[in-house]
Amino acid sequence: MSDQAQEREGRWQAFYRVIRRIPKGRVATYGQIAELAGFPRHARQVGYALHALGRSKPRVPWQRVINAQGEVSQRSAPDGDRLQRAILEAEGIVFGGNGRVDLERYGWRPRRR
DNA sequence: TCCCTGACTGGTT
DNA sequence: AAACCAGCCAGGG
Repeated sequence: MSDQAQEREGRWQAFYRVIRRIPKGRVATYGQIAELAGFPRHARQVGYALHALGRSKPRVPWQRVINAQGEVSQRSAPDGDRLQRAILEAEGIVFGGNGRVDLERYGWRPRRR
């Protein structure tokens, strides 16, 4: 495998590792994941890595990652976002009337690392 | 190899 | 509040 392919693989794995640490009943933003993984400003790549998960069995709680506005991001797949919201609500997260999650209340705030 | 399209974000206008 | 814009970078045509 080429060096750069390995590097990209490592970047995505780093994202997944961070996402696996998000506790049930909490959410994190794409930018936050990138930052914690050691790749600041790579929020878009986090979205891309998550999109790539779609074609395999995720061992990653992808549903806990939302955008910086506190909303579930839209996808190309029609009902993907609806499903995500349903799962989060089942985990105890409450959406406001504007369809947003209150990040002050439900945002993940990891201690250290 | 160039060009386009994304599960994004923070700063400027 | 809303539109724009520059960083990011993988995959497919």
